[in-house]
Amino acid sequence: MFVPDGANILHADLDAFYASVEQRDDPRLRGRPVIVGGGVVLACSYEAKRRGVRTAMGGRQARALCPEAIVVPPRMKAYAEASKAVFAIFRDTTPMVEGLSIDEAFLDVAGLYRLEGAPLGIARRLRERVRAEAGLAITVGVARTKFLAKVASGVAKPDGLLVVPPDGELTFLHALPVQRLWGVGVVTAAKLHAHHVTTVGQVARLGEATLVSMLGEGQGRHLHALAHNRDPRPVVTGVRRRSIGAQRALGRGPHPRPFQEAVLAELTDRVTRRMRAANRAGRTVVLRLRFADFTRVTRSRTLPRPTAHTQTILDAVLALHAAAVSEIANRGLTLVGLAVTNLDGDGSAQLELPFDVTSGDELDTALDRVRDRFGSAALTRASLLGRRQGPTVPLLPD
DNA sequence: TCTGGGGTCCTAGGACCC
DNA sequence: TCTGGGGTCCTAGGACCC
Repeated sequence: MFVPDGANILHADLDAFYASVEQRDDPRLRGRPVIVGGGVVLACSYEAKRRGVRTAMGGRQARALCPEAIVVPPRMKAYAEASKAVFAIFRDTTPMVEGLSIDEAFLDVAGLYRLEGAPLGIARRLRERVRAEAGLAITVGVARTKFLAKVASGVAKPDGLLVVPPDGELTFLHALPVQRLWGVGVVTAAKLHAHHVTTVGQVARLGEATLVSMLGEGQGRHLHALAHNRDPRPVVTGVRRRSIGAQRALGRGPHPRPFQEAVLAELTDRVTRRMRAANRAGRTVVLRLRFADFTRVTRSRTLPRPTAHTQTILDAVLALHAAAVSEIANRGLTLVGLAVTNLDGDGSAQLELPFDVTSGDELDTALDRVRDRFGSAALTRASLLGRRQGPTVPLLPD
């Protein structure tokens, strides 16, 4: 039996990923608070979380909260390998896998009823396999939409499984605090709190116009949709990276200019190697700087054509740096970084939407549907192509 | 208390074009 | 002399995520 509008989307999220890999590989760490990373907490085990340690917390504060914690340096290679093994299990479960980061992914299992049964059973077996074959705990949320599946896994952590049935969506969602909404961080939460809005249910009762006036067009519409559990985005495979970058924290200065340039050269070398390994080239070079007061600044430059050539990109980086030197001088540089964006090769395939456009009104309707299905980022390109090409709206997938 | 290293997406203004 | 509307691309900044 196929249930087109059932809870068919899984969000699978490895628990305390880096720390779990460390505990898996070193039995002495099991059952004990583990912190990965020294200067700042990259990840911590649930034993450490119970003591108040959090990701991105300063190392000193973390050790004060949890003096008996074992601090280990990160082993990025081990995490990448563990991630590969887990993603192989995902893809063995269904071809419809959309990776979100090194430790989480969406899986669309709508097409598997005949062979594998209902999503609940699939999710249970997935959790068992990841534990048995990769030695890691994973939490799975199951729902009708991506957004709700992700919320469900967040609520079910750690080592949990939660299915939100289609007839229980709003009951589940509206009781949650606003911070659970995707895209609500500290700034947006503070704005909402200032209007005495603390739960998703209260957001849902506000109305779109009110939300737009509080948060702006984009955020307002986005939150209004999520609070009513409207998220029509499909699980998409083959999403390509849009930028490749590297950065390094320098600590408090002084950092002489030749040292800054040497660091930038090393970062450029790292980035361009990765670009060539991935067979990508990019056109826009972004220089990123951070200062002692934690303010940030970016400077960018777009080249005439895409490249992954180290010297070409380094020349651009150093030119941007040279132009910013006087600005840098008195602010206390604490971080330099670069990113290459505008990567080529995106969206070479086109996707026909199942409707025709023959008038301006129909085009507007079509664009709304594009926005609903693929997000507003797709809109610029869809708009252009729709106007140029007439009867249908071909869409470049992200 | 002090804040890493990777990313994504959105907004807004200006130059430029038709 | 004064002047519109619609569009692209680029740059910079900001919020957010893991």
